Amino acid sequence: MTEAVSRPTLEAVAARAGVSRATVSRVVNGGDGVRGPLAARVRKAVEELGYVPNQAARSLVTKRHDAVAVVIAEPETRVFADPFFALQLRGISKELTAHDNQLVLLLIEGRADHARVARYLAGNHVDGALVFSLHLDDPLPGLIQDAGVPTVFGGRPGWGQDPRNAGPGPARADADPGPVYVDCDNRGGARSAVRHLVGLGRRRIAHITGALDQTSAVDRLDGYRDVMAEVLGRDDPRLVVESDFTPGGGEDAMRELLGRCPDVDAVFAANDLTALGALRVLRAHGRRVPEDVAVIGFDDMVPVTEQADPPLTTVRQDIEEMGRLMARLLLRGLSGDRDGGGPAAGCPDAAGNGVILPTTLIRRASA
Amino acid sequence: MTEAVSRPTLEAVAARAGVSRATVSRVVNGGDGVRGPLAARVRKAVEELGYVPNQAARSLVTKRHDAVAVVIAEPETRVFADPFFALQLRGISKELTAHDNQLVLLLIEGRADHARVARYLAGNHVDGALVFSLHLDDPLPGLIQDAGVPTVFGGRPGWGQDPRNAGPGPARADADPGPVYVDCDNRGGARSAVRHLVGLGRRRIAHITGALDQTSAVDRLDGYRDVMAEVLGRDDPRLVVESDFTPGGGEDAMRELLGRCPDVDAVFAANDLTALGALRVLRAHGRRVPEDVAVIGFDDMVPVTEQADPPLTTVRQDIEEMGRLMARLLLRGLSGDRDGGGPAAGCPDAAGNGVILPTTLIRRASA
DNA sequence: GTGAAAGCGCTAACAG
DNA sequence: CTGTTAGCGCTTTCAC
Repeated sequence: MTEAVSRPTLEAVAARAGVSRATVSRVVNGGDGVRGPLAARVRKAVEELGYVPNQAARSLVTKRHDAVAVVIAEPETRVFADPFFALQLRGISKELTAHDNQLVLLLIEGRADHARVARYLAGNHVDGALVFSLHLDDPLPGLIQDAGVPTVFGGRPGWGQDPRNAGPGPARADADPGPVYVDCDNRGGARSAVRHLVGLGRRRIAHITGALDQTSAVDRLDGYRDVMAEVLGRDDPRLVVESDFTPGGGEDAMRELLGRCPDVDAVFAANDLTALGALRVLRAHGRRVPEDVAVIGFDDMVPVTEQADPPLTTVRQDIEEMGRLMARLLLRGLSGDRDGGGPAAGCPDAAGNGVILPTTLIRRASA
Repeated sequence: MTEAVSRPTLEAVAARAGVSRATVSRVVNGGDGVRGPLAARVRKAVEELGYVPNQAARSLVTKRHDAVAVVIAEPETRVFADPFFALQLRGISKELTAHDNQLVLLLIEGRADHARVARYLAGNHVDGALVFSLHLDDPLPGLIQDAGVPTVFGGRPGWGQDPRNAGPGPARADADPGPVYVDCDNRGGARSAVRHLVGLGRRRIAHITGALDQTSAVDRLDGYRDVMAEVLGRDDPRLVVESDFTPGGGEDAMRELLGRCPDVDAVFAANDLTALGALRVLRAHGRRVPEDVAVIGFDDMVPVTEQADPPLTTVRQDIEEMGRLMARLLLRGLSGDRDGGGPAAGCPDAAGNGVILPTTLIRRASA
């Protein structure tokens, strides 16, 4: 743990190159309007001295930080049990890195952390924020609004005025643009899963929901209901069990389901982890998958789905791409900066202020 | 994505409270030596204006950033498949938060990223760094050394001069202290696992290693060999298969093992994920676990071990605590800052510059 | 094109 | 105890 060395300053580089600080600054920041040979001399001096600009000093004058906060508002352990979060981070990291931005990670573990995060965001330490895993009653959106930090949400926020989630619609450019977010087509994905089960000839199709205080869970439930109502013309409430996106929750739900409807012949689980729990209970009860009961998950966490027994049919969403897209949207908004118009304006695939990524059904053995 | 508002400055607070900037600064930074009523007036002004200090300006003069970089040098997908990384991050985050430090996440995906990270670290943007997942040939340690950033490593670095990993020994205070790191007792944990298998009456005990370019894998292998040599008086090389910490790798290794030694009666896998793969192959080959073959993992990733079939006996390490400890060590070193002495000096549980956390054998059904 | 000068918002001596 | 005074290292008008 060596002592931090004091780095050379602009001044030093200027002296060595025999120019003024201003010139060095210009060269370091792209070199516009500095003649070739001079610029070369400066670059040489920079090289020799190992000069690295002091970001604090720079930020002080530019008011930019080239840093983005990633806020993960998941007090529970769930985030840590499934790789969702890591994949999302990876996508974000790649995109930020490509634009020379830093990633400041803000984990919210408990109630008290909200204030801390809000303070940080308000402190003008970052140029923007990427926020995940919002629950319906989360105070964060309000705090962020107050802080006035440009923000992109991961997953449709619950308070947005546009509950449509199934496809692009004409966006009214004049209204309050509402929150900017990136999500996958939860509702459409759920529909395709249930339709697939229907196509398999299944009729008593159950749904194990996710945590219903999150829009992703609600949207998937809606998709399930869409198909049950439209295609089968019925929507038996006994076939829906509320759960929480965890394997344990999936087990409990599956047991409940087996009790309620012993003749269930298919299960659409709100995510892969839940499906895993269901699979285990089905096996314990001697039901064969998919012969007796077909099972479909959601997410396609490859290590989970491929290693499941039997390998899990699921609805895939490109999580890493979602992360990347969130970062891109934020960065674009930051550079655009015409504060009147919505920042996602001109963005392809945008439905209103949300960008909805498509999902794909991945067929494996379980359905 | 609202426009960032321009925040009030110290100046503004000073004016409103009718004092000088210096006084406000004092109050904001702990309020030492400011009389009660005055301080109260300042605090009121701060409150009313919603003043938040500008960290950039502060850093510029204090040369502190209250920020720590977390570098994850795992180009592969492995980190994202197991929750190890997330747990570690959580521990770090908690500790940093408690000390009002920010966490800057630096993910290394490819070769080019090393330079970027090195530049960032050298740029004096953070007070210290926490570095993970080092492989033997990693250029990072050198780069970090050059950057002169106080650093604590997660896992014993390969080039450290103290390969002992099995317990505390007298540390020589005068020599080059070497890298500071936190690790679990990989070797001791491996020993306890193998001893447990021996105690079960098993004799043909195999080991599926981790990626041997990481010290954790090497240390676990050493622990295995210790017991095989000491207790059983032999060390059959055919019983050791090199693998890579992944479930897929575990499957391949188990197949290989079954081919080499069909009469194997126990497997100690380098981690839980590997054990999972082994379990699957054993089942496919009709071997009962634990009756025919006992299986032990390492890590105790609860979602993995408890959901395994059968539930996995394993060696538990407290990953979150490791993260927390790394952060604590770094922060302590930063505040101590007597640059001669080793920064971990005076730290309990320290063997040399490494802190080794104990492991526990968790008995479940698989062994 | 290039340099000189004026701060960005804050802390840390140093006076008073 | 409190205020005054210098900068921290950089960017950015503004002259030249």
